[in-house]
Amino acid sequence: MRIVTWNINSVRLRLASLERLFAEAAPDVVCLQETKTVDDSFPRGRIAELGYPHMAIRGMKGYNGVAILSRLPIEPLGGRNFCGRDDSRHIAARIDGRLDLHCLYVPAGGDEPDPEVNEKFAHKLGFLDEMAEWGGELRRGGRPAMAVGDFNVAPLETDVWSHKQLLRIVSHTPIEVEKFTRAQTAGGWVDTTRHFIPPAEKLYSWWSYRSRDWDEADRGRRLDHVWATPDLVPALLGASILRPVRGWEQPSDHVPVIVDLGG
DNA sequence: ATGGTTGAGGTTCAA
Repeated sequence: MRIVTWNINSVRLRLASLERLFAEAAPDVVCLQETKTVDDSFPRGRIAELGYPHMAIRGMKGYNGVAILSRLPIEPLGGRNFCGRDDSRHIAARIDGRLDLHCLYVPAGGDEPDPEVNEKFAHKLGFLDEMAEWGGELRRGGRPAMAVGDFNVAPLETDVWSHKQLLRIVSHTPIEVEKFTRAQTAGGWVDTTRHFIPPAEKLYSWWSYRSRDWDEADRGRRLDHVWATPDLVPALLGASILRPVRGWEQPSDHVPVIVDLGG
């Protein structure tokens, strides 16, 4: 089973890219973030025609929005309102009766890394705290699960182009990394990407639009993650990040992250 | 220190 997560930055604008992803990566399940559309305008029909008729979607006007697209049968599990906000940042589904898949979009957090003056950063830290509680609850449920999505944190020094230059940049500050790591630990989550790609290796899933040549400058960050419960680890076959997708026509600033499961 | 670009949806906000 191949599972992909991708911050698509508008599912309607990038429907052709999604179609190309289906064709070139042959995923069984695709989790999307920043779909940026209400459910009534979600391109369900086209996606079903392309072979992914099983969907769980949760969108809102203009911002955020998450979706799970599957060619395997799913059982929708609904979404949680993190931080008491109904803002379309989480949706879940049981995939083929085999695992519970959670698609998440963590708040970006604005520019100023100070929760006292920046409400968006405070929201992000609160969200990460709640992810720790939530992961602990899930863990007690005891089912095989994955948590994937745009977590908007690059935890390792090798997850950013310059650890030193990004220490005070939102997504790589010590407080975010600490809360991110706490959430991972509380849920007992395994980082499936780093399970296969050594932590010593530089690895990114996002490159800013604000660069003349993203490939040449290569000032990336690994903001997109695929976490799995330990009981799924024996089934893991591989992991990869589709860097070339950043070079597709009219690209998202994020690229798809893949995990393959056997059995 | 600052600016750089993109998307949605309207005459700006979020990333």
